[in-house]
Amino acid sequence: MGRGKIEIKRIENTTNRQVTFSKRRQGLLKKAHELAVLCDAQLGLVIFSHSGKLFEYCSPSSSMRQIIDRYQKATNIRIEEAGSQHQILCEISKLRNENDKLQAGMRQYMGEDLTALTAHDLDQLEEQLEYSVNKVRARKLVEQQAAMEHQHQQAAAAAEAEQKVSEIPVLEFPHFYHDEASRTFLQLSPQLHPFRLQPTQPNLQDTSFGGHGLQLW
Amino acid sequence: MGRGKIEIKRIENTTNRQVTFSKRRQGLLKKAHELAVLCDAQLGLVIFSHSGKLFEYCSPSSSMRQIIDRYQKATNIRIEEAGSQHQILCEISKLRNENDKLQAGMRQYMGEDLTALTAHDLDQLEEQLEYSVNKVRARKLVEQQAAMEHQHQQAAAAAEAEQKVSEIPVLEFPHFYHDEASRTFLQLSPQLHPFRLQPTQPNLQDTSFGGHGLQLW
DNA sequence: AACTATTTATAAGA
DNA sequence: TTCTTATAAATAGTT
Repeated sequence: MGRGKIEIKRIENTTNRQVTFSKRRQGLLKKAHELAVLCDAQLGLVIFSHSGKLFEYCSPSSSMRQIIDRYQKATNIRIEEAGSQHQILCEISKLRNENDKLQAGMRQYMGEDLTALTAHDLDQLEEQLEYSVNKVRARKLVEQQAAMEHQHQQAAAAAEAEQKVSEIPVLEFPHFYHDEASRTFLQLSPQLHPFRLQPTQPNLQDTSFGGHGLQLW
Repeated sequence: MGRGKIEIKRIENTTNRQVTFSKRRQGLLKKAHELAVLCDAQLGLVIFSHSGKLFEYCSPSSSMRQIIDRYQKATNIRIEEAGSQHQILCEISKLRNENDKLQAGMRQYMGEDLTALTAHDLDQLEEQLEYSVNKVRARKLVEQQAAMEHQHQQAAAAAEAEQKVSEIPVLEFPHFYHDEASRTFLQLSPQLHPFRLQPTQPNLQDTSFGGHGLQLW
C-alpha cells in the first residue's frame, strides 16, 4: 500500500526503517484501538523500537498490568513464579512454627507453662536444668581460674582445665541430648516431646528448603 | 476501507461484531508481524475477544514472557510486587534472625556455648536455671499431690496448692525476668544481653510486619 | 467463506 | 522530519 509493493523483510536502510517504523507503528496502534473499540475486545500491545524505545497501547477501561495478569493466568506462565511463591510462604510458615516451638521450649526452660507437662516430662526437664546449672558452674570455675592465671599468660592451661571439669566431676545428672549436633538446627515439638531436641539439617543457613535448593538471597 | 465508512464505536450487532473481530484481528496480527520484521522491532500483542478467547503475537526470536519482562522492567510496574516481595524477604530474614537468637538462648539454657559469656552473664544464667529447677520441682510436687488426691476428686485443691508452693517456699533464688508478659513474644539478643528477655509485640501472630499490616495469609 | 466497492494505510518522492 | 500522492492493502457490506 504505497507507491510500490515491498517485501516483508528487515529494511536495511536505517533512515528508511525508522520512517517506516514511525508510520506503521502509528497505524498499528490505531488499528489496535479500533479493534478494541469496535469489537469490545481487551488487548494490549507493546512495541520496542530497534533503538529500545517503548510504545504501548491497551484497550479502554483496562491497564497493561491487568492485561498482562490476565494473559499470565490464561497461559499459566506463572506456574514457576507461583511455585516459588508457594515455597516462600512455606518457608515463612515453617519458620514461624519453629519460632513458636522454640519459644514454648524456652518458656519451659524458664520455668513457665509447666502445667501441660507430664510427670516424665518434668523429670527430664529437671535433669536437663540440673545438667545446665552444673555446666554453668563449671564454666564459672574455669573463668575464675583463667582470671587468676591471667597474669601468667596461661590461657591454654585454663581451657584444658575446663575440659577436665566438664568431662568429669560436675556432670552428676544424666542428660538426654548432648553431642556435637547440638550446634546445628534444633527442632522442638513441645506438644509431643516437650524436651526432645532433634537435630535436623546439618546446615542451618542454606538448606532450609525441603531439598529444592531455592536460594532466597 | 470497505463498502462504507464506519464509526469507531462498539458494534452492537453480535454477529457483525464477531465477523469484524475476526477480520480485523487477522489484519492486526499481520501488521504487527510486518512491523516487527520490517523494522526489527520487538513487540508483543495480546488480544482477548469479547467472549474471552486469547490471541497473541510476538516478534520473532522472542517470547511473550521476555517481552512482558522487558516491559515490566521498562515501566517499573513491578515496584509494587517488588515491594511486597521485599517485605516477604524481610519477614523471612527477621524470622530466621529470631530463630537464631532463640536457638542460641536455648543452647545456653542447655549448658552449651557458654564460652562467650561473661562472669555476670553466667551468674544470671545460673540464677535463672536455679529458678527454673525450683519451678519444675514445685510443679512436680503439685502433680504428686494431685495424683494422690485424684480419687477424692479434689483437683481444685491441688491447683490451690501449686499456687501456694510457687508463691512461697521454693523461690529462694532471685530471677531477672518474670511477669505475665512472659506469655508474649520473647526476643533474645544473645550477643549484647544473653539472658535479658524483652517483651515486644503483645500479639505474636498478626503484627509481625513493621506496622504495614501486610497479611501473608 | 468469498466477493468487491471503497476506505485506509503507506512507500516513495518532494 | 512532515507533507503529498500514487498505489497497495484492508475491510464493510454483500452474496
